Amino acid sequence: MSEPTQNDRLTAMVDRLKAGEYRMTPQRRAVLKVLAESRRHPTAEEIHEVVRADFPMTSLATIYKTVTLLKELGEIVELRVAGRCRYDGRNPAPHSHLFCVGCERVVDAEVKTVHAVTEGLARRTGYRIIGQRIDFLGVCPECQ
Amino acid sequence: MSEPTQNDRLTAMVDRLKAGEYRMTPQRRAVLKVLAESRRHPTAEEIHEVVRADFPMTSLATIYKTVTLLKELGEIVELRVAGRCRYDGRNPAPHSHLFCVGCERVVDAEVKTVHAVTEGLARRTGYRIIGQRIDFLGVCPECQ
DNA sequence: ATTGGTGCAAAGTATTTGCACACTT
DNA sequence: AAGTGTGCAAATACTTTGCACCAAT
Repeated sequence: MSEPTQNDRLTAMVDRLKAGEYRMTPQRRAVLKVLAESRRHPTAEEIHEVVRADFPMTSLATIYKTVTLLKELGEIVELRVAGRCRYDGRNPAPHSHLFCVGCERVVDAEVKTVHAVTEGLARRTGYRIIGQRIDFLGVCPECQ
Repeated sequence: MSEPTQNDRLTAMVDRLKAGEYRMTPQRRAVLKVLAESRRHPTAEEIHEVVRADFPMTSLATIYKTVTLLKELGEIVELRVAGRCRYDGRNPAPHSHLFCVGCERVVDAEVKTVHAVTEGLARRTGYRIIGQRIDFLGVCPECQ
């Protein structure tokens, strides 16, 4: 059970914002909740729809402002898939994704060698590696 | 010397278009040339500027139409960096990139284990893997 | 002669920003 | 009370598309 639960993530993000001089509004909390819970790597639009169920007045601009903030704080990861941004708030640590060109769903991919690869690359190139984006494109079993 | 030369790439792309029912216009050839030769992973805008040196009438729309075509044919790879698309025509085989957050340049990264990682992932998940995007973010030696 | 390619301009998308007001602290 | 966050609308940035004309085959 080393993986953090959804609730841990929500709490972590809330605490992180409170630690800064950031305010906790109902809309913002709702966005955090979606990001902490969703396994779908939702787009801004998708987050908006879910949040709207509870807070119908919420604007898309607010979603964007919130994800931009969380991105800067390193609490969520942005990935671009098929021309749009998707957000991963469940696991802010670097990891890789598996994207199905059929259903367009994104799931996390376990690649144990990422760390080793990054280290080797840094050694060979002299770059200071600060992040990686390792996404695989494929067709999931159901779509085949 | 197993790596293809720029000229090989240009010829390969030209041949590929001719093999289809595609026409070879001066503008199109100029775009192919930039893609075959540039190590900069140029944006559409950057390709446009270079092509314009020889063919000042060339429109940005033509650049986009050509890269879209080449992308569909699998002759070039599109990568999104910092919100814009860049194109890699020198090496259409899957490989990874190193992006410097300082100078925004992109270079190819040699990662020998990619194939092994992909294979393992396919075996474990049941996905048919048809592509990968392995990009590293870092600070190059000069920018550090 | 055909019909695909080009340039132009307009339309689309996705995301960001300015501003007045509301709400958290 | 102070000042951040919000919603709205406009702006921005990038890419795509429609159309009439041009040119490669």
